[in-house]
Amino acid sequence: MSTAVDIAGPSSPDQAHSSAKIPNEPLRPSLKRSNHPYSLSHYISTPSPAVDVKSLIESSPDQQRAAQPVHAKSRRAPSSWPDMWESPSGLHLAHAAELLMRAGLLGVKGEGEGGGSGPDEEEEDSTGCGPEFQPFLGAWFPFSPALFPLAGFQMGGSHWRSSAVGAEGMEGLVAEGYSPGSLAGGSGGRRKRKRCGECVPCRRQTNCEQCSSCRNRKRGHQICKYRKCEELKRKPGGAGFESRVSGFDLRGSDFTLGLAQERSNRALEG
DNA sequence: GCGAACGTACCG
DNA sequence: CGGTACGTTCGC
Repeated sequence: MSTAVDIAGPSSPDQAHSSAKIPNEPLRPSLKRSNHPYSLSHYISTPSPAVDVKSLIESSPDQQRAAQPVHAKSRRAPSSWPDMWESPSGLHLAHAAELLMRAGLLGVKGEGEGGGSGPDEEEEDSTGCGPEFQPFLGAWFPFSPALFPLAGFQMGGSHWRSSAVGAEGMEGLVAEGYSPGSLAGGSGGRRKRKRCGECVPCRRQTNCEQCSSCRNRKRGHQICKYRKCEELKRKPGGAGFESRVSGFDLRGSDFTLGLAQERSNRALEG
C-alpha cells in the first residue's frame, strides 16, 4: 500500500503542497553517474521480478554468448554454465569465489613453477590458476589477482566482499555505489558507498527537518531519514552482494534485478 | 534490533 | 579546509 507515501515521510513546510518533491534528477551532480537504463523505481514496479529475471538470465544461448566480455571470447564458458544460475544452492558461484580466493592468495607465488604460458596468456600466468580453473574462471573471472579488487573482491575493514558477477562486476559495483576510484581503493580500508541517486529517497530534494537525523545533524552526521538511499540501507554484504555470491537467490534485490536486466539489455543490443 | 554518537571518507 | 554523510561502535 502507498509505498511512495511512506517513503516520502513528513514533508517540510515548503514541500507540503507537492507531498515529497521527487525531481527527475538526482539532487547532486555526482549522483548522476549511475548509468542504469532504468531507475530503481522501474525495478520496484516490475511485477514478479524473480520470474522475469530468471527468464532474462536464461534467455537464449546467443544472448548469453553476446553478453560475454570480448576478452573472454577465447575462454569458452563451460557448456553447462547456465547451470550455475540454476543451482538451487548457488554453490557454484560461491565455490568459484572461494577457488578464486585461494588462487589469488596461494597461486601468485607459484607462478614460477607453472612455467608460464604464451605471452598472450598472461592472465593464467599471473593468476597461477591451474588449468582446471581456466575454463570455469575464464568465463566469469577474466582477471588477474591484482584486479580482484576491481572485479569485486574487496578486502577491507572487517569483512571481504565479493560480487562474483564476472566481467561486469565492476559496473555492478559502480551501480551499487562503489565508484571505480573507491574500488581501486587507495587506503585499503573501508570504502564508502554512494547513494544510488535514483531511488525515491535519493530523489527527495529537501530534508524533512523533523526526523532524528535532521534534528540531530550536528552530532548524528546522518542524512535525513527520508532521504536515506534505499540501497545504502541494505548491508553491503546483504541480499545484493550475497545473492550473487552464494545463491543468486533473487530475494527482491532491486539492484540484482537491475544488473540482470542490464546484462540482458546489453545482450540484446549487442 | 534500534538509534545515537562518533570516526572519517569523500567532495566542492 | 569545511561540510556532508556512510560505516562502525556502543548503549539501551
